[in-house]
Amino acid sequence: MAYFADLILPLPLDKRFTYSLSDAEAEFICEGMRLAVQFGKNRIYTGIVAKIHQNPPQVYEAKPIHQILDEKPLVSLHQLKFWSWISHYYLCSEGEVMRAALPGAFLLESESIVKLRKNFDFPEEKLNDDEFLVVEALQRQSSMKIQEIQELLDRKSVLPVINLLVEKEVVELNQEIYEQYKPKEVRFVRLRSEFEAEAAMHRLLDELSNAPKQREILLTYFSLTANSRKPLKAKTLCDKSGATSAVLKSLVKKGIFEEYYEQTDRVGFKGETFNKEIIFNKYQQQAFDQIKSYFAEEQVCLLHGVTSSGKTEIYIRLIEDVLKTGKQALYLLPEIALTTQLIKRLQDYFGDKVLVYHSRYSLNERVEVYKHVLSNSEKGQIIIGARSCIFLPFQNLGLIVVDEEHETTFKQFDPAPRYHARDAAVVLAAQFKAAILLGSATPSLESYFNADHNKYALVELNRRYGEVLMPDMEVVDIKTAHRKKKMTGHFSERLIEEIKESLEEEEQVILFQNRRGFSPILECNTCGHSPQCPNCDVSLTYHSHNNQLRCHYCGYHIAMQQKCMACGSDEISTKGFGTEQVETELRALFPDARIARMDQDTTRGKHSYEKIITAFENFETDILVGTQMLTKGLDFRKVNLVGIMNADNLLNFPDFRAHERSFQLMQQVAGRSGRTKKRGKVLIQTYNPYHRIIQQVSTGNFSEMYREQLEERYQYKYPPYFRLIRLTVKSRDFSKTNDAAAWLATALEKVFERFVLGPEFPPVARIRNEYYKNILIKIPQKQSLGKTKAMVHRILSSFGTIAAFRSVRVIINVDPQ
DNA sequence: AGCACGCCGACT
DNA sequence: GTCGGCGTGCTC
Repeated sequence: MAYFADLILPLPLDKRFTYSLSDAEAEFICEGMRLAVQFGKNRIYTGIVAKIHQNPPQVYEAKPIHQILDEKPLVSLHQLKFWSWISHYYLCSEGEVMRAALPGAFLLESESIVKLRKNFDFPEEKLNDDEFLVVEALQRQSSMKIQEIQELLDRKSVLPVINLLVEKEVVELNQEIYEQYKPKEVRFVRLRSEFEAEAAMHRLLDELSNAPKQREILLTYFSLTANSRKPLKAKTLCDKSGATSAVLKSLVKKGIFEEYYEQTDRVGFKGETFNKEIIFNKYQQQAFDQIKSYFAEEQVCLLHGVTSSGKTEIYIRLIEDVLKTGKQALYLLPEIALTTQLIKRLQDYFGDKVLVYHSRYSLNERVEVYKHVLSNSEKGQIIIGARSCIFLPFQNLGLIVVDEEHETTFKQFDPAPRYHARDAAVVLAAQFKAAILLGSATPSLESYFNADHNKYALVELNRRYGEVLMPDMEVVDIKTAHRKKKMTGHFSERLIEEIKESLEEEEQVILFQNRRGFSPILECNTCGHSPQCPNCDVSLTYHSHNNQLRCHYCGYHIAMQQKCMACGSDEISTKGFGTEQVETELRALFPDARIARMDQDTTRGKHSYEKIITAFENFETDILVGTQMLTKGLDFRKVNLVGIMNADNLLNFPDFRAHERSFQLMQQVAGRSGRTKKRGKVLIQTYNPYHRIIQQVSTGNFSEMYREQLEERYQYKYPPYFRLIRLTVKSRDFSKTNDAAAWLATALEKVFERFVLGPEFPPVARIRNEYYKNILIKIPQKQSLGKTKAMVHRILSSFGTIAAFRSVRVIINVDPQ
């Protein structure tokens, strides 16, 4: 009987594809292995074996596979089950989950390679211009990729040209699959064994008497290997002897030394551990004990602990305990909180059992982390990283910690799968029967609601470590200040006073300016025109560092204009203010202070982020101006003043979570202040000093905020009372977008009635010349989620059959943030 | 997604 | 007249 394998391919297609296996292949292949298969006319993809069976497909002939890529499964059955859950819950294909779940280097894809045929005999004069160009180029470089030919001909469709050349037997096309992962090798050297004897050594030294550099290397080699038998790296030998690698090479050539290579790890920690014992205060101990007892009852646990209350110590002890049982631990953090400070702290404690995994890691590093986790090696016992960590191939996961649980960056926005790592982690934990702890100083309404309704267990920790007081919060009314002309730029008198005082006391200051919606734009004072992006419905924003006007959505940029593009007036000015303006004004106010700025512009380089932080930690900076990036995971000892430049742009954001988020953000920023004995100070500048949220932030009244926001969510039918699915319709044609959205909304209303909202244009309705329109479906708690999704699916598939809407894409976002 | 096939407008 | 544009359909 013949065998078949159903494969998941990394494509947005809603089904698996069946390939035939020979008996020998079927014998060897297991579920979870990677196979390279031909898919379509001449493309090769990497697929994951989801199922092996003996049912031949009825309506087509299954193709044979191309190659087996693994000796052992790369994806566990646990993962396949988890992928399936993600694809069902978040309404996307398994292929899309696969793409998100595996490090890119595992997904080998073919690339068509064009080569000149040997001894082709086609008269060159019969080639047309394009063909001639290609042939000429191939005579120089022997093989070309499709993309290179596109560049050469400066055209998109080059395949017709190539196909003609293939027909004329001038060139041939090959599919090459690349192994993208390359193990890192280190070069070692050793003396050839025949020179090991003492006599041989002396003879050798004599021989080299007129090659001083080589002799020096040899002597260094002896001294380095004299009292240790450890292998010697070529690099070490060169460095210590002061010779260049060319000198060493010539010794190798002479047959005195020999080189050999060994594979090493890119990942992992190589320093020393301190394993300082963690000493809990009584509140931490209490919280820890409570968490343990809830874990014993297999409950999801929410830890609500104020900033600086010592949550990290609790996490560390929990991880330590789970390691003792021989299980793996996962520590999830939002990307921005993955700071060197925190990673170092864990590595100091756990040493090389900690592996870090996130998007800034290179392709090779990610492969190594993946393999360590898969083989359950010593090194992969603790994984710390951002949301994509939930896809690692855990063998026996014992604990998940989701820190900064309220952060919305746990939700992937684009591309699919649009999953929420916190929610998915809860499912993952259940699958492994692992314990899971969600931690935050400002829990999300959803999680707190779950705790309130006994779905999660709640543990509270409301004392700061070392009896440090919560900072003193002060609200500054800048509306009145403006009227009384008591503002200097964006700085109120109070803020200036406080900064001055802090500087005098040699303390540090953090100023927070939210970036969102507040980037400076250019505006003509005569006609009011401001330069727009030609591809998106937004104004271009001004960037002073390169004197450019830029679009945040598509990257379009032009040089800064001196005259208005509409009326030619030269009276133009920048409106709105960002961190850059704050910095400029600050320099004018405090010319002697050392000021640094941290935002997307200044942290573009790979290590620039760390540099700014380190400089601040080492007190080389007095005032740090920044955006959201400042709020997470940073622990500065000498900061006593935090200024929030403008609270209103947070509050006025058109989003049902805007108030909750403003509260969380301000609370988190405030938490940066006064982490030592002296009580910190937080100044909030606002036009609405009596806004409920401002009041609740300034009094630290979480429970009141929670109650009031919950009331609003109930009134307006939002989470946690209602679940949401957002459909985004997108196309290059404005009226098609409108028609398609209207059709969809009507179809949905027939089923869900008043629980369908829209269609509505989003705030930016055109991006990269594509038009967008949103429809929101609200799902009451008692309505079945499965049935709702099945219905949405059905409506979408009948939508797909309408010819007029073929060019329209629909993006599905379950639980949008 | 990516690629082939097929039908229409702007150039020689 | 063709070349290249994009809409349509299919991939085991």
